[in-house]
Amino acid sequence: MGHGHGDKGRPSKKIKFSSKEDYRSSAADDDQYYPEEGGDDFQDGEREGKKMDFTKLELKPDHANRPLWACADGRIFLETFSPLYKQAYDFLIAIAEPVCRPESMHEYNLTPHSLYAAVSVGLETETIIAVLNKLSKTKLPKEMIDFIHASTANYGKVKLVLKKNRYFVESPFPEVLKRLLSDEAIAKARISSEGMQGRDGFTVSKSVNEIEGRHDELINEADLAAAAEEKETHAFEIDPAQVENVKQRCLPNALNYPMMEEYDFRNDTVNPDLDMELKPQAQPRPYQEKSLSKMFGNGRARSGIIVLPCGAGKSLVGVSAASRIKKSCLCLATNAVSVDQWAFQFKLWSTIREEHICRFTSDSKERFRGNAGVVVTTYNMVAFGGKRSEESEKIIEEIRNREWGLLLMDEVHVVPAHMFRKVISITKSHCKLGLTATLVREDERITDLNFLIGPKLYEANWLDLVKGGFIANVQCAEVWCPMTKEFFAEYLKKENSKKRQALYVMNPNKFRACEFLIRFHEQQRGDKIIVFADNLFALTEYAMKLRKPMIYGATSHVERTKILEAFKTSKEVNTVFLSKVGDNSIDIPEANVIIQISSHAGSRRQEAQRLGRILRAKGRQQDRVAGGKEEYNAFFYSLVSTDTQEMYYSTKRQQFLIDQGYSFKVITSLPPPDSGPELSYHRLDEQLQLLGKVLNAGDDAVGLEQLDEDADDIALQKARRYVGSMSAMSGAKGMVYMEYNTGKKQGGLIKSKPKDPTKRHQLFKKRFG
DNA sequence: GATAGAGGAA
DNA sequence: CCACGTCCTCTATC
Repeated sequence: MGHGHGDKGRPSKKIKFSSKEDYRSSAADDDQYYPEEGGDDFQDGEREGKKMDFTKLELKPDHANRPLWACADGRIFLETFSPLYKQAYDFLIAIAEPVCRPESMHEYNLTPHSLYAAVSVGLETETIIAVLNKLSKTKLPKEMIDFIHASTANYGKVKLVLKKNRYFVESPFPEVLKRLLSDEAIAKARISSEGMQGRDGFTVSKSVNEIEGRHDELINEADLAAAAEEKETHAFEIDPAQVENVKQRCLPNALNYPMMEEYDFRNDTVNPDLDMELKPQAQPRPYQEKSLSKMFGNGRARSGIIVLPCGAGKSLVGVSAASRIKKSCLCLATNAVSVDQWAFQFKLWSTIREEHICRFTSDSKERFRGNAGVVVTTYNMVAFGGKRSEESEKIIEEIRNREWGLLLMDEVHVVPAHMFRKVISITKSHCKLGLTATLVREDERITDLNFLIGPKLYEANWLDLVKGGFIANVQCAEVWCPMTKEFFAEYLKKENSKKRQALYVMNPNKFRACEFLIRFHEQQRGDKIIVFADNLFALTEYAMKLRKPMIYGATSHVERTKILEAFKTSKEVNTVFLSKVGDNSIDIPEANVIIQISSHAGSRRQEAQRLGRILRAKGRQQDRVAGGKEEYNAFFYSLVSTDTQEMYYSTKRQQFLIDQGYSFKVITSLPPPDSGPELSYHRLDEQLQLLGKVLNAGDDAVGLEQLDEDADDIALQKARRYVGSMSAMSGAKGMVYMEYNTGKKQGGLIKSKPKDPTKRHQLFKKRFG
């Protein structure tokens, strides 16, 4: 997955572009795909000195009608302007890994994983080769054909089966099982009880009479019924805790017997059925239908991952999958808000009865009645290692002991994390479906999903969904803000990257650009704006100065709801400031503009998730088609201080979106040169004051450590140190801010501890004094 | 290994 | 019964 990092066993011959002006999108990932002249390191594999050239490729006479270029090293290029684009795209997405999809030409990569995914969704080796050949402008390189054969030869030879809460590795070929057991890790994972050591020691299921070396406990009607169906199957049991390792060892880049995991749910008589249907008004869109067809292609449910951008309706896909399987389903989300949303989506799209769906979070411990149901909970709840309440303990026990028909994992890109991946071994499920918008991480662990869950079943192309009108058409822009002389001088003096960050984030020119954009979009276009700041110091500074509501980690639940409600309904509240709480799960369909003032280093995922916040913005029909040509209806601005570290990160962050085909427009003149005192920090002394505060705060570690202090008193004492300057020290865990935002009476903390208005921050004095 | 931030538990 | 501080665990990046 990802971009095919670390895939072994690719054909090693390299092809060199004869022309340098390929459609590379940025410098960031280049070495991987475009080895330089004389460069070596193309992945692993042995190398050949020879370089090839497209001019040597044998062009078919009617090449103009065919949309693909296929290279011996596994790369495939697709012309998007071809009349065959749609068919070719559907095919390529099934067999290869998309690397880069700009507007006119896409690059894909054949990898062992991608080919495995292809055969696992039902494509046959010969079909793959035949279709590729038909679509290709050139004769298929022999290396590619061999590679396809090698990568798909072992498909289906080994199965992982869950029976009665025990895991078995099954195969019709005992020699294959022996081959697997010659691997140390797999041998270790095997559970062989006494009496199992005869012959090969495999349990063999055949026709009813011949059961050899079979453990007594296994003999029962269900097993016999299952056995009768198969011709002859050999199997050995493995430790549930080792499933992850065993699957990993079987992958194409190791032993190359990838384990097939399919759930024959219609013939599962052991696990009780769940009464739920998709409601008739739940009409999946074409791409949702397509992703489901990849999952259910052969009447069984395959484990794997479906990648759809935010706002494209992932939850309908999840609910549809659960409704088809009709067995107990465990749905995992990243936080409690998301849990509520999923529970809501289940009730919205399916006929599931109220008593069959329950949420399990720290403050809502529901239990379903009957013997099957849907449980929605968080990764945290399932994987949590610490102490639990008695009630939680009980529920967790139930979750562990149950055999789940479907394990539905939202935001599946988080699963490779240490604790979160535990959910896979803690729970026993016949089928796993992972959903995500951004299958990227900055570490290398995204490929772990191949064995943790399964192959990528489907990935939508964002630009195609834009064209289809399913998601917003976003204009992306990188706004270059020069550092002011004074800020830059300080920046150059600092070694500490945190202090440097404080300086480039608080750059007055950036502030002015931000202020300008907010005014422009609020006043000229009547847009709804989200401003993202990862850094809490900057978040509070900006939000206070501009008098806009903000939400961050410490903002209480009630307060969040209040702010979001105001943002949705009030004409007065059109801008909201969010910390990285807003990266996931906060659903703000009204927003159509994002301004990013500080972010988490080079995180491509964060960039994409943030963009995702405005992809739902598509209600404004007047924006969609104007003058026959599509117009932008959403805007994504990334504010960057030039000549600083931020420039580097910004480029890195954009890579995912660029790979999806987005392009970033660079804007260098914001705010416009003629803007003056109507924007903040116009005068030098104001800027210097800000600088002083940033530096001062820097000495206190730039964080909001005053917020860790006990009460307002201490915060206020600190604030007094800055008397005369604009104090940053006004908040006690967001309470003061809440006071500002609600704009009425006093709430929460403030109720019990009224403040002397004269001690309040000057911004608030005006408002409340 | 450090850092900042989120968020769950009781 | 809820809302709120406190403790603690966890993630993602460098």
